[in-house]
Amino acid sequence: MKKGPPSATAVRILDVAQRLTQIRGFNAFSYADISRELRIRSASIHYHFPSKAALGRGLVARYRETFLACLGEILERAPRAPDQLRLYVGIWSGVLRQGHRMCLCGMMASDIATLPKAMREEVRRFFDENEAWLARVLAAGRDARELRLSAAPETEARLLAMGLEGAMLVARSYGEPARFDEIAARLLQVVGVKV
Amino acid sequence: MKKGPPSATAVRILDVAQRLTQIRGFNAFSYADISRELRIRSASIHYHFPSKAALGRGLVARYRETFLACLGEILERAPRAPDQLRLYVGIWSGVLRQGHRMCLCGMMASDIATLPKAMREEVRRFFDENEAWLARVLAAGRDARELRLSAAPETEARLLAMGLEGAMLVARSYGEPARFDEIAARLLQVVGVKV
DNA sequence: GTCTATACACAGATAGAC
DNA sequence: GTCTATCTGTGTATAGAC
Repeated sequence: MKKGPPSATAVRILDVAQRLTQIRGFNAFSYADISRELRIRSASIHYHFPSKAALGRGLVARYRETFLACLGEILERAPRAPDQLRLYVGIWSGVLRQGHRMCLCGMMASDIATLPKAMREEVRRFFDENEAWLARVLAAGRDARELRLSAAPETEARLLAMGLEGAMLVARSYGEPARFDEIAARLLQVVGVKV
Repeated sequence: MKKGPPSATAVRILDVAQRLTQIRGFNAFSYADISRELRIRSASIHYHFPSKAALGRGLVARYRETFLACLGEILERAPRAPDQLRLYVGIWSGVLRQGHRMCLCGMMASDIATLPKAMREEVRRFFDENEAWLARVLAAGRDARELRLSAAPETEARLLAMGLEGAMLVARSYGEPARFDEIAARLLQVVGVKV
């Protein structure tokens, strides 16, 4: 059931599809859009991803893996929980500024009712992993007296994860990333990060 | 520039279109979907709403008005800020339980890049009004010593508004309204509401 | 792997009869 | 106001040549 490494073209297709999904939504772009941008025919895209559902699965799977790798890097680069959380928020702030994108899975979540079952599960898995990572960071920070939590780490993790998704969603509709930063900073305050 | 009262059919069209938007998204339903449900031809829908953009504008405008009226009712029914905030959160919790819907404007926000300009402005106006109402309630509650704020009322208002949108988005993707309730309660705690 | 050509369904929209 | 009929564009997807 494991796939080989994706070809260079498959990667370029995923890159374009990911950007379009993050900006317009998974149901709001077509093979023709990718086709135009990559100067290959839509039939060629079908060669790499036989159906749009397959493309969607590839999209979320890769996003999940990439993101999880980023979270791992954060742990290596910053030893203290407050810094780890600032870097975490910084990722999303960067996404938002990178051409008014929003979290791929946040976009997928809004289309959840129209997605094939396999994709829904991948989207939830992304949220699960995010929350688990945050909960670990929060618990460690609390134990090290670097953070001050008012609730269970799991609850605070969800507060951050969901709060940041909402902040992205709304800030992006204004085209004002600063709106995100304001609320992200406030959310960090809530778990005891100085800002 | 003012329109007359919408006909009974127009109202039924808006009702169906609103539900479909809240569940699937504005770009993920068609005149044919409404047509099937109301047992009228799609040409008849075009009579009431010449274009989908017009339907969209009608949708957001009505939603904004209805919601603002609800907020007014809350102020009449509950004099204390903590109760007002609980009722506010209760509205969203109800939406989520009412057939896995989410905030109409939250859904529109995720499709923002594909919406006509007039619709975008209406969506932002909805968020503006929400934040303004929350900020007033929060400031009044703080002055009456019913709430404890750690930041400006406007900031806390955005925290709540954006946080609740995100909580709806994510909780709905799990089909678990309880996920929303958990974070909503935590958000209320942050502004000093006992839960 | 990429192409041309094409199938088929559905989208939003309009004309004109009733 | 609602209908039938129709137009035109676009969507995903496939067959088969190169």
